[in-house]
Amino acid sequence: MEHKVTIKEVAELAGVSKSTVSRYLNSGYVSEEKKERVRAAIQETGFKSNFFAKRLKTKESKLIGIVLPRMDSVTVGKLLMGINRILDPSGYQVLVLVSQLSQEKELRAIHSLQQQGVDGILVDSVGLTAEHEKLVREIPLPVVFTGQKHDGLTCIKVDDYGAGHRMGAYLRQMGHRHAVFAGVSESDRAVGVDRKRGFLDGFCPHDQDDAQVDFVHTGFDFLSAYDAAAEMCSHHPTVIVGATDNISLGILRYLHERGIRVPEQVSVTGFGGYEVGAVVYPALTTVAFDFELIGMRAAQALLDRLKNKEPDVCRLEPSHLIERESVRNLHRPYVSAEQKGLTL
Amino acid sequence: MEHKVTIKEVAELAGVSKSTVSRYLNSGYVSEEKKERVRAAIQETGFKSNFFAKRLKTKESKLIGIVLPRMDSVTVGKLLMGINRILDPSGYQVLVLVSQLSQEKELRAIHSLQQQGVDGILVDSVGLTAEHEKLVREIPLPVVFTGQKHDGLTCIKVDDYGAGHRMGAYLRQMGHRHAVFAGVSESDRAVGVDRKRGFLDGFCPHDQDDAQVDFVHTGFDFLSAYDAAAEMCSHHPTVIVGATDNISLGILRYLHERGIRVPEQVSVTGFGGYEVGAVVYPALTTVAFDFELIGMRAAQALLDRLKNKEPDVCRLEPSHLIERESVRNLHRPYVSAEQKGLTL
DNA sequence: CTGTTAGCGCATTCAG
DNA sequence: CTGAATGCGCTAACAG
Repeated sequence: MEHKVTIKEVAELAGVSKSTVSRYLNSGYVSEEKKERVRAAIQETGFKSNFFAKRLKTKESKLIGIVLPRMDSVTVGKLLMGINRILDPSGYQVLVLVSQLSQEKELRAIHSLQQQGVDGILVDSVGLTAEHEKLVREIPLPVVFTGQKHDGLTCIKVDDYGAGHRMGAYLRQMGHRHAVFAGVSESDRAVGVDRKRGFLDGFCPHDQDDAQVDFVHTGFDFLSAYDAAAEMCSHHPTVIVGATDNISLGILRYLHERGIRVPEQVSVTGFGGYEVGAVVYPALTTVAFDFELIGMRAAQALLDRLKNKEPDVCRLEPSHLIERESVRNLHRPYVSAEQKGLTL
Repeated sequence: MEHKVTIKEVAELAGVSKSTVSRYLNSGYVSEEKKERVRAAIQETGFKSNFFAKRLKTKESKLIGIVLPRMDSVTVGKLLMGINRILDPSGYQVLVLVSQLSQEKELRAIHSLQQQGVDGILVDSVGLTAEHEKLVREIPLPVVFTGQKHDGLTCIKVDDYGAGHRMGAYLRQMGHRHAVFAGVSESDRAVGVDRKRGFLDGFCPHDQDDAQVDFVHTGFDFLSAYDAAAEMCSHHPTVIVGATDNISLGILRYLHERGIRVPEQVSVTGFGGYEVGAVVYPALTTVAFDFELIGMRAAQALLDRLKNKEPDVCRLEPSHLIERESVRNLHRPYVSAEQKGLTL
C-alpha cells in the first residue's frame, strides 16, 4: 500500500515547480532538459495524476452518462457494445444508470448524471415527453436519445416506420393479402405507432382495398403473446405479424402446440433480428435492426456535439429483412424448409 | 442553460454558512430551523453536490468499477441487474468496462479502473490467473470476482460442480445410464472442468461401472454445437447433456431437422436456465443459475469488504433444476408433452 | 450547534 | 520558457 504521490513531490524530485510538471503533463511548453528530469521523476515515483483534482479544475470529466431502460436485454447489450466501441477509443468512460422502464426515473437519471459532472448524456428512452425537451434545454450538456424520437431533440434510432413498411411490402409481394398484426399499445410511439403505420402502408399501398389487416393487442412479452395467439388465429389470416420477435416467439409456440404448421398453414414474422429467432423451429423471418450500429451512431453524434457543437438532428437508421423459414410464398406451391436446407 | 449551482449559493440563499450546508448534507448536527431553510434552498436551486470536489476531499468516490467480458449477453445483463440492485440504494454508481473476453484486457481494465479512483472493483472474469492475484495484491482496493474462482481471491459465483452433480444425479434417477456430455475446453475452469466433473460424479457415483459418459468437444456458441451434434448422435446415448443452454439449443435444432424426436428418442439437457430454453420446442430441461442473485451477492461482498474490511472469501451459490419437456423418464412408458400440458 | 479557516491535487493565469 | 499565486467546490477541524 504505497503512499499516494502527488504532483508536488514529482516537482520537488525533479527540481522544478508544480506548474512545470503540470505543463509537461498537458503538452505545454517545457524545455527539453526539464522535460527529461520530470519524466524521470514521474517514472521513479510512479506518479499518476489525480483524476478528481483534474476534473475539478478542468470541468471535463471524460465521462459519458448512459441511461438505459433495463440491463437484461440483448438489445440494450448490443447498443452498449456500439457505444463503447466509439467512446472507448476517444478516452471516454461510461457511467450507467437504469430507468427501469419508468419515464420519471429516466428524467431523474438525466438530472443526476448532469450533476455528477458527466460531459454528455445518452438516453435509451422508453418514451419522450415535453418534459424531456424542457429538461434537455435546461441542461448545459449535449444529450442524445435513442429508442424513441421527439422533435427538437437529437435522436438516433431505428427507422420503425421503414421497417414496418419493408415487412408489409415483402409480405404483400409474397402473395399475402390477409394479415394479423400483433401489436403493442400506442403509448410506445416507436413500436406501437410508427412500426404499425409503416406496416399498414407497405401492406396496403395506395389504400387499395384488396388487403386486410386485423389488429390484436398484446404486451411485449412472450407469455402475453402466447395468450393472445388464439384470438389471432380466430381471424384466419395467411400471416401473423408480431410487432417484436418476442411476440412472434410466443405465437410460434402456441401454433406449435396446437399442431398448426408454420409456414405451411400460416406464416409468422417478427421484428428485431435477435439470434433466438434463428434457433426456434421454424426459424423466424424478421426485419432486423443493427442496434450495435445505432449505439455507434448515437455515441458519435454525442461526440460531434461535444466537439463541434453540431446542432440537433434526428436520424433514422435502416433495417434489413432476414428471410428464414417462417413465411410461405403463396405464389408457389409449398416447399418445406427441410427441402430447402437450413438458413441461419 | 442554467448556472452551475454550488454549495456557496445554497448557503447564501439559506442565510447560513457553507459548512452548515455541508453538515446538512453529511448528517452532521444542524438545528431543525436551519435544516428547514437549507432544504428549501436546495430544493429551490436544484443543487447537487459536485462529485469531483467531494471526492477530492473525502477520498471516496462512491463509484464501483465493473469489468464485464461482454455486454450483449443475458447472463451479464442479469448480473448487472443484481449488482445495481445492491449498489444503487447504497448510493454507489457504476463505471463499466468491457474486457471482450480477453484476460489481458481484463487486467488492464482493473488497472485503469483503479486509476480512475473507484472505491472497489467487481470483475466478471473469463479466467483467473496468478497475474490477477498479483495485481489485486498491489491494488489498495477491494476486488471481487465472479464467473471464475481462484485461491486467495474473493469470488462469488455459481456452484458449477454442484450444478453438474445435480444434473448427473437427476438423469441417473430418471433411468439414464449412457450420456454424451457436450462440453467446452478445459481452459474454462468453471464450465470446462468443474461443471463436467460435477456431472460425472453425479452420474457415475462411487465409480460404479453401470454408467457411461462420452465426451464431445464443442464451442460455446449455438452453431458449433449444431455442427458437433452429428458426432454426439453417433454415440447413441439416451441423453445429450449440453454444457450450456446455448449448446443444447444447437443440438435441439439439429435433432429437429433430422426428425429425431426429443425426448422420445433422445433426451437433451442444458445449463443456465435462460428464458429461451422455455421458448424452444420441446422446452429445455436445465439447471438454472440465478445470476441476478450472484450479482447481488457479489456487490454485497464488495460493500462488506469496503465497510468492514472483511477477509477474502469464496462463495458458491447453488443452482436449481428446471424440469421441462426435454428429458424422458426411462422408468416409465413415454408420455408426450402435449399430454402433460405446457410447462414454462 | 455554527461560522471561520484550511486545504484536497491540480491547471492556469500572471509576471517575470 | 518558468515559478508563484489563485481558486475549482467541498469537507473537516477549529474555535466560538
